Amino acid sequence: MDKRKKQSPGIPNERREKASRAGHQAKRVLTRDDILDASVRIDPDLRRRSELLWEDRSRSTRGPKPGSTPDDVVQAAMQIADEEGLAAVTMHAVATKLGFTTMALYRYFPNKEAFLDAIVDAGLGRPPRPSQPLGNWRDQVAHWAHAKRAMLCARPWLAELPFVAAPHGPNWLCWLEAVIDPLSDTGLNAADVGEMLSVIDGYTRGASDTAISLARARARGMSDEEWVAAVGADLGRSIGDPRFPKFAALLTAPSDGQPRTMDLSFDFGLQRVLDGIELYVNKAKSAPGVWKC
Amino acid sequence: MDKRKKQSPGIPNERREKASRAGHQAKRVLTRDDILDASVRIDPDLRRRSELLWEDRSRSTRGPKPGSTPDDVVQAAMQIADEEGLAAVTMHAVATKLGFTTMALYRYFPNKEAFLDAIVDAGLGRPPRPSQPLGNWRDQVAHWAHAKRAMLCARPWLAELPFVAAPHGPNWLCWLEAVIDPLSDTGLNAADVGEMLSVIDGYTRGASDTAISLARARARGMSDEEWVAAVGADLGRSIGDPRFPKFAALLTAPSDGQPRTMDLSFDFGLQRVLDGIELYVNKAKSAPGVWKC
DNA sequence: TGCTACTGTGTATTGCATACACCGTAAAAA
DNA sequence: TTTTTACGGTGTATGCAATACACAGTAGCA
Repeated sequence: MDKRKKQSPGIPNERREKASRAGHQAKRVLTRDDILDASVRIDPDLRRRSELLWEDRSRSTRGPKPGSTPDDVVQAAMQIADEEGLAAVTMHAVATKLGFTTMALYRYFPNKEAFLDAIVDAGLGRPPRPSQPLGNWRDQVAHWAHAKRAMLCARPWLAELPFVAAPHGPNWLCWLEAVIDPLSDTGLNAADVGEMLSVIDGYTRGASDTAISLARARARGMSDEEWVAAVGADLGRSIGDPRFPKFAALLTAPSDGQPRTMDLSFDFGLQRVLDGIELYVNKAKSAPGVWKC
Repeated sequence: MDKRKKQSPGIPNERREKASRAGHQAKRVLTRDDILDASVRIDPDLRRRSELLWEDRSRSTRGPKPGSTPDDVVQAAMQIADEEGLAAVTMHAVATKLGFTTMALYRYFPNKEAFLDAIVDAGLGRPPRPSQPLGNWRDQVAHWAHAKRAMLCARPWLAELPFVAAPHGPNWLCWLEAVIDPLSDTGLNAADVGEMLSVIDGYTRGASDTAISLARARARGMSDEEWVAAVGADLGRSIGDPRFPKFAALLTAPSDGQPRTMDLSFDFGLQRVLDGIELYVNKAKSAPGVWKC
């Protein structure tokens, strides 16, 4: 089903042929056509999932009108996930919420996997615009990182799915798009901006895990104290265990001043990462010819 | 079942009482007893899972000897996960591999959740000792980060489960333990070592996602080219899409020199993060009184 | 006025986790 | 030794989730 071939929008065939004719000699620039050429190799199932995320699902005119849009269905699923966790998102539960039978959902998504793809992308949402313009690239990147972390904590069920598994939907790209601008303001070249993108994104995702864990516990009705006790109980097993002398020492070390909160801790780490990036930026500026540091 | 109360090993009750008597006045130091006190609040189910990871499961002498050890069972499950993915790890599959009926497994683990806890911790394994002693803390930390990433890629099914969900087992702690030593060599105080620990661990986990995704694809029999095509197809949709001008520009920018491999890219980012940490270390050394940078 | 693509229904199948009742075993208690 | 009893493992049954398949109603289009 759904066999209407979509022509690459806005890109005439002529250019495609030209790119092919150019051959491999000077192919330094990736084009949309390269990607389309490669896409024939993709597992049809995966390609289908990707298409479902990106295609505009314009109805064909025949037959009765659908009772909902795919987006309605996804919204219903997200609401269930928010309220009762990802495990509660069964085809039956979503269908019931919409007043459908279970099988009706398969008119909207071919299987649950594709459905989840859509739920995840919707869950990512769009990065917020900063309320007032932030001056330098550093503050902007930091703002982005905090926003992404907040988003992950707001929907902790996102972390129950592997993040980088293909396919990536539009919102996933939106988040990346939003941080490129400030990163470009550093004056780095494209390749380095790409590297910094993955540094920031990597840190943000990885360093959000603890907060996500707490958020998930909250969503499951656990109190903060209970979560702290549960995590602390595991970590505390290091105390007195000969396998973990250093960790135990760290855990029991007297703290000067009050302990940093989780949010401050994230920001502290973020500042270190930004320091590292800034250092590179300055080096690159002062010695523009020298790469591969 | 399993009601034998384990006394905190090696810590006499006397000390526990003393700690209680000390009251809250000067409680800057976390003790094992604090943690034990808090642990009564934990959801019994969670506590049970944690205990199963940490307890030494000494058999009581009665009845027939078990045909396997819990470790055997976990090993069998890991082998299935390695060969056929996490989804193939069903109670039935594991039992069959061991020559048991499905229900026999429930003599080893009360439910699949607890079983998975054990599988994950076993999957993490132990951090490798560096073959030759590495000089400075920087190289040691870098070595650790690469090792952790390699571990995650070797068992990509680990990433199919939420990482930070309680409970944490011994191997999880082992990985942390291993990086504290080099971090302590920086001369930072305990609190800051803790911060740096989460910076490094956060970056390592988050920035490994792409490689994990590739590893998972490989495990599913996908060729590298196919994976690149699949990911590239999604990213390539940015080209010509007005929502992603900067990302598209990044993607299609001419690259000087050959593109960095994924491994080099991870290391490049790691060096930035280490730069940031080093900067802080130097600052802290030169101005030992000034915190909260 | 049908034709036909398309929407939603109802039923059946399959695979999985797991509750429960049961049997034999071997160390502990008598 | 004999008896007791906790424990290892079996077999059957239940409930839930995803989903295949056949069917019924609907509404543009020829």
